[in-house]
Amino acid sequence: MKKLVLIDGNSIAYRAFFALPLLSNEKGDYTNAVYGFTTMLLKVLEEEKPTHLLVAFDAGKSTFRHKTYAAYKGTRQKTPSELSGQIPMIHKLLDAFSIKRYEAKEYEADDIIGTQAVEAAKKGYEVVVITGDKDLLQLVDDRIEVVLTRKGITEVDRYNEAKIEERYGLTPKQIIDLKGLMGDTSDNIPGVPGVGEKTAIKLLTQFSDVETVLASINEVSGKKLKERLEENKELAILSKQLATIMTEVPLETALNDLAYNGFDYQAVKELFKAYAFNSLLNRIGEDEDQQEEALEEVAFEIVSEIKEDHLISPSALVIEMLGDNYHHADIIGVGLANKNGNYFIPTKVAVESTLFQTFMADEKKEKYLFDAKRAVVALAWQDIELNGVAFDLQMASYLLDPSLSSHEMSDIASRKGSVRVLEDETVYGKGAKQGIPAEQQLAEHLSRKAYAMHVLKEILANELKENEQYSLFAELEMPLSVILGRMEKEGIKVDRGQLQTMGGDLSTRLADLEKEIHKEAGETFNINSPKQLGQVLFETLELPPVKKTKTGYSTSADVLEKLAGSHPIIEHILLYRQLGKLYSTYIEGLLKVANEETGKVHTRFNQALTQTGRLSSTDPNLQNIPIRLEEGRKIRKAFVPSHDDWLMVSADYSQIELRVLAHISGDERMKEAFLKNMDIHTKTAMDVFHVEEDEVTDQMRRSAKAVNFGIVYGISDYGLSQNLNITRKEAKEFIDRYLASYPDVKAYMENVVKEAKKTGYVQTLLARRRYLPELASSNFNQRSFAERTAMNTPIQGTAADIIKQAMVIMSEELANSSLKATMLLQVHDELIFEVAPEDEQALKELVTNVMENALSLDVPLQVDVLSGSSWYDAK
DNA sequence: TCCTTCACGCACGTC
DNA sequence: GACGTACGTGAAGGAT
Repeated sequence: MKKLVLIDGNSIAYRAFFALPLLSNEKGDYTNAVYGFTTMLLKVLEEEKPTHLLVAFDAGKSTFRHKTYAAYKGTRQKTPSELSGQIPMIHKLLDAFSIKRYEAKEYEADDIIGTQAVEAAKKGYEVVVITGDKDLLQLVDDRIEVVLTRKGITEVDRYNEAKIEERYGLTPKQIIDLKGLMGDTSDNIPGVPGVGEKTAIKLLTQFSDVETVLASINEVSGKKLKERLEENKELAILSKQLATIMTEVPLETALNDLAYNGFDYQAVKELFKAYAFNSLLNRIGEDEDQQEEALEEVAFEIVSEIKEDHLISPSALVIEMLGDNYHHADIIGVGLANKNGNYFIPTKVAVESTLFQTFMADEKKEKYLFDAKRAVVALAWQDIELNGVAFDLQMASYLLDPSLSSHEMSDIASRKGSVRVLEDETVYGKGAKQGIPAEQQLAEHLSRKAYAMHVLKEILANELKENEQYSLFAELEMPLSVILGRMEKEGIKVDRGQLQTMGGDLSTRLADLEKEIHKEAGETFNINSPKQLGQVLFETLELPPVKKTKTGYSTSADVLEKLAGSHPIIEHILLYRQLGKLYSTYIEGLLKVANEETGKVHTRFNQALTQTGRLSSTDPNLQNIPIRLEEGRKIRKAFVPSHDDWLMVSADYSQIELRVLAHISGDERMKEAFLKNMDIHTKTAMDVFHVEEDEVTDQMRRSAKAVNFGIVYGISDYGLSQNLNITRKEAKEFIDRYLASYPDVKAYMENVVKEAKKTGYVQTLLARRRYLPELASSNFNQRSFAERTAMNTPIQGTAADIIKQAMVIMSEELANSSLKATMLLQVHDELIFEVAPEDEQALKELVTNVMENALSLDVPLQVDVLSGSSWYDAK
């Protein structure tokens, strides 16, 4: 017998929250509702032994009931933030248990439960509904039971038809009529004033339902009651309507999807540890036997010759390689899964097959991959084109929740409860011991990954749609990944000779400085060792320590700057550090990774890493090439066009984050600055210090700039005080003055935090999300950090959205033009190109146009474009 | 026992 | 605030 258990998520969480004291884990997150919910869940799993399981949540916001009656739930108190922060944690918990959860816009959890219950009952399931809400009693019939929490969460009452009859003297359907007459204060359903439970039951026993009662008012006993019914006919009908659970919600999940097949032991254990539910660890049993349990069988075939039948659309593909630098890594095998079967194709068989190559290049043959860019670039190095990537699992996982530390297949598989997949580390080992396993094992692993991809693709695609993130995924990030892949493969030329010359110069200067410093210290020591340097400065030379780190004295630049003047050695150390950084990170670092033959460096952009939606760049990191100090800026002279006579072009957004802030906050004064194209820092100084433009001093502008900087990066009053070298109190006052000058910015900041506490996440203009469970933390630092993040992420993230959008459009425009120009790099608010001299002007016009119009805001976007014979000269 | 590898903290480059 | 890299350091791991 199939048995479906439906849990009213919000209701149970709410009960648990109020039934238990405010527990929290060591991080300071409140966990009492999560804990209570978990104990209830474990109890349900043990006692009910469901074959199918669903937890329904309210989607928040407004439902179809609000359309009928605006005041619906109007008296309900706002969910306490200590509870709302726990809802995402409960979501995570359910994911770890591989239990389906669902929420639908416009509908309440009740309606989702009602719909599923009725459908399942019709199909012969035994159905149990678990809730704290008596409303749901109306669903009871011979196949549906409702379990109501009575006190706390462990004491419950189980209602079938007989029990309802016994308790109310009514049939389950009459529960709706009961509500219609007596109303419900907690949902602000009015009912008939003056009619309570007793009267309502009496009326219903006599007349069966609201309609009959109203049609037979004459027969009702009691003059006052008659009057009340007469006056409130419409209210009674409306109340009944509101109390009726909708059983025809258009659900996107089929009953089959709700099958519960047990949970992933590791995932649950990890989560229990994170939530500090040590006492519950025992309740989920010993891990040994379960963990050792064999993976479910996935049949596969090792392909020795590729045939047409292997290559159908859609197919899931795994292009496996060891080591993370896909510019150099060898492909060790190919996994393939589609309707016809699961396959392992040895690399040689794949890359040498024309059939395979044609299939890979065919735009119309849909492919699902995990980290598509990795495959695209690796194959490009083998001169194999990969087109038609229809789904990137890693990208989907990242967009759904960027905070998950790992977007590895095995983790996604265990989180989403599909076919289990081994961790790559388990199969290949790591570090020095990493290697390729026996073919059979490799074949099994890759086929399994490919097979799992189909299942996971469906799940994640649905989640993206539920979150309204599908277009972000399909129209922005997916196309961008291909573009980034091309940029990485193309690479950027560095002039190795120039680097070597600069390096030679630096190393002599470093050697001289080293001698000088040793002389001043009176001993030789390793200047690069903070430990040794600390001893020399604060013990041998007895300079006053300014700051400590966990391990000893701090010798950071801002500490040394405070000591400057007290000893000549300080200045030399600062210079040594500066030059040393240039030499080892940039000169040697770049020379190490530049291709011997072409002189090009090929970075890798990580598109699925940052919490804000920015890219990051590694191996080498080309997003932190020096510019601030002239000495370092010279490094940019080594970045040159890859063709003779071509030019480097740099196009950067001016103040994009502050423009985004002006747009989303709608602050008129701030918008004015951009509409009138004023210097934003001067304008800020004018507004904050209440002075005219010509009265703004350098110091005022500097302070204003620091605050703007702080707003953009979400720093704290502490951070600002460090930047401006003022006290924390002064910094706080300064921020307050700033916010007073820009009231709508202040309102936005408050609002975004409030909203995030409610929903558990913040989002950007293009629906990129970031969950912030720490908003409910009792730990001040944690909570403050989350609050600043809530304010800052939509700003920085939207800026990231905009430049990504610009890149996608730019790439199309370039492809459709005959311009001899290549997009090479993205540095957060800047795009770097190389261009043939005859197309320089055209490119500049095009890129300005594309970037400024990538997304339309209430303030103009401004782009500065510059060109020159090297990146340095594009200034 | 020695040598290599690894994880971690510190410092500093960019936006 | 977010990133990535280089370096030094002490501990763990592996070979001898």
